[in-house]
Amino acid sequence: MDRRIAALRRVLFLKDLPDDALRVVAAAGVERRCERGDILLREGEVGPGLLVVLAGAVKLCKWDARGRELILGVERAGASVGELPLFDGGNCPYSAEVAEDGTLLFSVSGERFRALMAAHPAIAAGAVRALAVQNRRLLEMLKAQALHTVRSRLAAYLLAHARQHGNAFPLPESNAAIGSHVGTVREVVSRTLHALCDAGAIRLRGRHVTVCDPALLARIAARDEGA
Amino acid sequence: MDRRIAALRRVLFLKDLPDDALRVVAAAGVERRCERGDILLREGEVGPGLLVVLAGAVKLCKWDARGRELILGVERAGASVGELPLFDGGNCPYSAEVAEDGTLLFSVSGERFRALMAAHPAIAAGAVRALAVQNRRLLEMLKAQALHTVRSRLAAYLLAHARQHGNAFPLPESNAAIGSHVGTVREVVSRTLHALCDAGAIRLRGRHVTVCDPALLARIAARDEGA
DNA sequence: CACCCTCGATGACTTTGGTCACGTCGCGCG
DNA sequence: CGCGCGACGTGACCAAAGTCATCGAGGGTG
Repeated sequence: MDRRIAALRRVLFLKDLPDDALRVVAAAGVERRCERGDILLREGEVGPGLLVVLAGAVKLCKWDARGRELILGVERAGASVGELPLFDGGNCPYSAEVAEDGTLLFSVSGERFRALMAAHPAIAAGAVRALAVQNRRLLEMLKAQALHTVRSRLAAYLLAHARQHGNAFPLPESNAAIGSHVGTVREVVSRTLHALCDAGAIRLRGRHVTVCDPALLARIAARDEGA
Repeated sequence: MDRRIAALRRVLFLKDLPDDALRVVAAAGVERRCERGDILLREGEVGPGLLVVLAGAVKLCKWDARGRELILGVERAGASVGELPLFDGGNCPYSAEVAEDGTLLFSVSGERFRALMAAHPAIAAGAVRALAVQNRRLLEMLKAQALHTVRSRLAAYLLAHARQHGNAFPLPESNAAIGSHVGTVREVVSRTLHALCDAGAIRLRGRHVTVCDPALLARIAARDEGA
């Protein structure tokens, strides 16, 4: 129960709720343990209500007709999943798949959540901020997809990771997964990593990356031309 | 003044305001006439407050380092422009440029708008819906950019236009502008239009398009393979 | 009318990225 | 140990799309 409340307090559109209201939410839902590969949402279907990740990870993605995958994000403890239907009543705009064994979810039905939202205007205020942030993220991704090369997007991916984990780190995912993130396929990730290496922006030893020229990497990520 | 109120009533996050509040907003801002090419927002700068289009058209876009343009949307009478900064306090996520001579805008300062939002919870509720809708649009655009070909995106563009204007229409923009919409350049638009023609999905006479096989066009827009 | 300017079409070429096919390595397991 | 499986790397190839250069058709203007 405490874990639930702690997680809810990290959800952008719930964190401003008073304690007692949070406790009501925490009591209104159920927990659920899932295994890697479980499908939580399927694009186009009606939403299952509010889903909050208590532990583990959930991958949000879209698939094209031939099975190629685009990862929109990976949500971990304290994030909500697929909340859009709660706010506008539409269907799920993307699919969600459990990414780690033993992932723990907390879920509240759509009706209950809507009642709660009616009772607490703070939720709407928080939702506005949360949606605005998501909007910005999507705009950046869209720009990158439409106007940047794979090379540039991969550089941005590495930079983002370096910002969190320092300039030396092992690649956190398989090449195939990285490909889904940056919008390409596994072979091209492999090649492009080596190209960044040749360009002198990073060093590679096996799966271990060292960003040796962050400025160069940033330049590759931002614009596209020279070097 | 009446025109202002009529326009405000069409803005997704203001339409639910009571009459008197709307009248306060209408009185709180100023009008402004602009010419084609005027820049209203510049990506990364601080927002100018609430902007509502009263007449004419405004283009929302991003530019890459080499000047290539990605059009995110075109807003006409009754739409607001660049409202994201109002909701999360950040900077403009994209640029906005006046697309027609004699475009008429109504603007309210950010402070005034924020005060209004604090006084009227209906605004937040409406904003949630408006942002959710935008979110969905962006997700679709992102999917199309990442997973669809130019051919497919152009087919979708034509279909969308056909849905509004019937199966026969003149192309509404220059090839360059269409290119910015679907994420490519003028030459490729030209070629791909002719390719769709060869495939039998549309007929072309000059700039006049007739969708002669909507089902085929839809298939091209949705998946990508055969035909 | 002559001049420019914009826009569209189109051919030739290059680059980028996706696809296919294979070989390798590491690892878990029967 | 030997086998299969999954992940990586890589070369060869191909397709999609961007670039460059050129031409021609309006359309407005001095």
